[in-house]
Amino acid sequence: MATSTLRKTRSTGRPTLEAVARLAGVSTITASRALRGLGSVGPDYVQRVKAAAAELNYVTNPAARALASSRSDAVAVVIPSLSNAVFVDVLESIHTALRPRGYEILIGNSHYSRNAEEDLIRHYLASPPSGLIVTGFDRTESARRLIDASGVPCVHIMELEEAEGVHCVGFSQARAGEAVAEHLIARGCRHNAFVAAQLDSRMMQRGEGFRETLQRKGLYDPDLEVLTPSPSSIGLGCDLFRQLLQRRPDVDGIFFGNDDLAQGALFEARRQGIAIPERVAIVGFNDLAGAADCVPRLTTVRTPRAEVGRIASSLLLSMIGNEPVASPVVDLGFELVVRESA
Amino acid sequence: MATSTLRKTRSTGRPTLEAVARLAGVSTITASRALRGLGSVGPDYVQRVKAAAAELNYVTNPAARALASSRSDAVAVVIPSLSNAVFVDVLESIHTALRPRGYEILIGNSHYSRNAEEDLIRHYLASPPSGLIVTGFDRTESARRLIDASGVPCVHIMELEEAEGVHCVGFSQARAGEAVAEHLIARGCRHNAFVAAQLDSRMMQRGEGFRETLQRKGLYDPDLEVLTPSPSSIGLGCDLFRQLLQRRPDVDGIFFGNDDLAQGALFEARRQGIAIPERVAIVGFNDLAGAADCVPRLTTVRTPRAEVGRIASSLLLSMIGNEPVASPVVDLGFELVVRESA
DNA sequence: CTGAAAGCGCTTACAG
DNA sequence: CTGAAAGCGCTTACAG
Repeated sequence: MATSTLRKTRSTGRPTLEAVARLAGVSTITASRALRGLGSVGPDYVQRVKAAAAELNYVTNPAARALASSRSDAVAVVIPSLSNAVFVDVLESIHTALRPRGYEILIGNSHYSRNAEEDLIRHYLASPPSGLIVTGFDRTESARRLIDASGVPCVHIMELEEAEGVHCVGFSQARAGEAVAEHLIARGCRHNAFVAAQLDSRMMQRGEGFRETLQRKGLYDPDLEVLTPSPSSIGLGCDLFRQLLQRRPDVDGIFFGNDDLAQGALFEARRQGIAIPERVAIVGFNDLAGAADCVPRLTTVRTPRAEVGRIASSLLLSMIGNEPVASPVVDLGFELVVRESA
Repeated sequence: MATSTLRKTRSTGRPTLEAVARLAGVSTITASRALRGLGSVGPDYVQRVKAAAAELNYVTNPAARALASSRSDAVAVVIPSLSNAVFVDVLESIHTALRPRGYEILIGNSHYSRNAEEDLIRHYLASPPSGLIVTGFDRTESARRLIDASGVPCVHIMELEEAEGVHCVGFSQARAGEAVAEHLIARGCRHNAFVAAQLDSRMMQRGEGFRETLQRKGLYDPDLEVLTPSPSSIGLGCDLFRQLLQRRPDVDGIFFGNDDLAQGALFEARRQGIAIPERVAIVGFNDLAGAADCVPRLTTVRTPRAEVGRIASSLLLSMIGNEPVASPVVDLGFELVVRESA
């Protein structure tokens, strides 16, 4: 009665599809199809297989599935930062849209580095995910080629670009910058500064829109552009604001490329007794948490993070499913939220 | 001369280990070992194999490797939130510690849900990662069992707990709460409130430490505990502060379980002309970005997020490598940072 | 609708 | 130090 364990097994001990099939009295292929809900299986069989799987506590081995089918149910999302709440918001809504559909979300953080992003993309593409979501268009040529060559459906987020075969959902960063300039000018500000950190491509596009509008109105002063590659932060906003006002006491309007910079400026202004918006009007960007509650309440540009994630996900789903896509570029717009600071 | 493609292939087209081995003139096993740096391969072979791999642009198929070896080079990290900068900081330092060692970091966000966490853990354990990092100890019994049964090395972060076979790195949330109470009392505050949101177990532990210290000094007033399960935010801090002061104008010290709550209170105080810390002393928790720059600068408890990530990673590495572990529980402490608000 | 065979691309366990 | 065989646990492509 001794069970003879003849062959040394490398098995993990967890139940396999074969065990499920045996218990259900069907072939493994049928079990596989039943579990995947392929339809071409008799309903009674589906019942039996599912019951067997439940009883054995069966879980598909993703590695085996990936190897056999050369596809995975993962969607890789590459963003430049997790410290920037903007991308956390986008991630959350992608998660909400894709998890219920059975996709696993792989989060890749490039830390605003083109090389790191290329490595991440190469890594993800090593076992091709079902889909790919990447941030913007500023990447290495190799990364671009990797994506193209992979054939993996890919949608670009946060920026817009019209190009053959490119799918994107976001809004025009440049036009947002223009809107801020127009608001400041309409308020009567004559000496408008642009203060930016990180200097990623989206930040620069906002700056361009801002600058071009000022130029058109004959109000552009290059000396009023304060750019630093340091990561954006509240503390940095304090410093930059102090330095700018010291150097150019005549400045009466400032567009901060990020809300945290603007909030720092608000704190520093308070500390120095500088009246906002009376002496200097301040506009932020993104409408992050706190913008509506600070003192004075921050005028800023609300960006559609959640919508970007949601729409990008459904666009990707269509592409994965080879369904027709209404439009390869989706402009979600933005909204200038005028509160107290400008 | 026509190449006869006899068998229909399902191949992905990407180069395989076999191709590398052929080009290098060795067996696939030797190529595998050379690429993995197993040592038991002649140096000349290693050279040849690596050159061949480079030439073919070979990348290991992770699914095949995982299937054959029944292990993966992934480390799964389960955190309760990405919106809370605390966990982003921890994640970053885990990333910094583990990526260079060749591990892929899988980020699981439980959204403060025990059931969601259990699902995540079950999912990750379906293809066992090399290691697991989970937040705290408040989880379902099933989740606990899954982890135990998996045999996957696991370290718990952010909280401490002495228990057989449990590895953790963090600090005592309760003692941090005690430290805040002692500071407030030493300042002369007699009516000390505890204001908390989210109400996860760590938040409650801080509250307990705070409460017990007040009780010991005969200063505890249960009416001064404001608890809400809503997610923590600056806006919520404004509301809670306003309501509390309306209901209990005698309150002269408040411990906010999170910096964002405290910052909201600072804004609201400013708006209502309430002097901080003269009329009410305010203490936050975590020392997040902005705490040092707001007005008045926030007194708070600095928590060792980066260190937690770093030490947890190295502990996990030791466990994965079956190396002896100095201590299964690592207390990294905390620091009360006294600034202007209390 | 169901299944036997072959294969996905690697690594383990044995030999030598 | 090197390799031939077998196997990891699924799914694809053919048949029926």
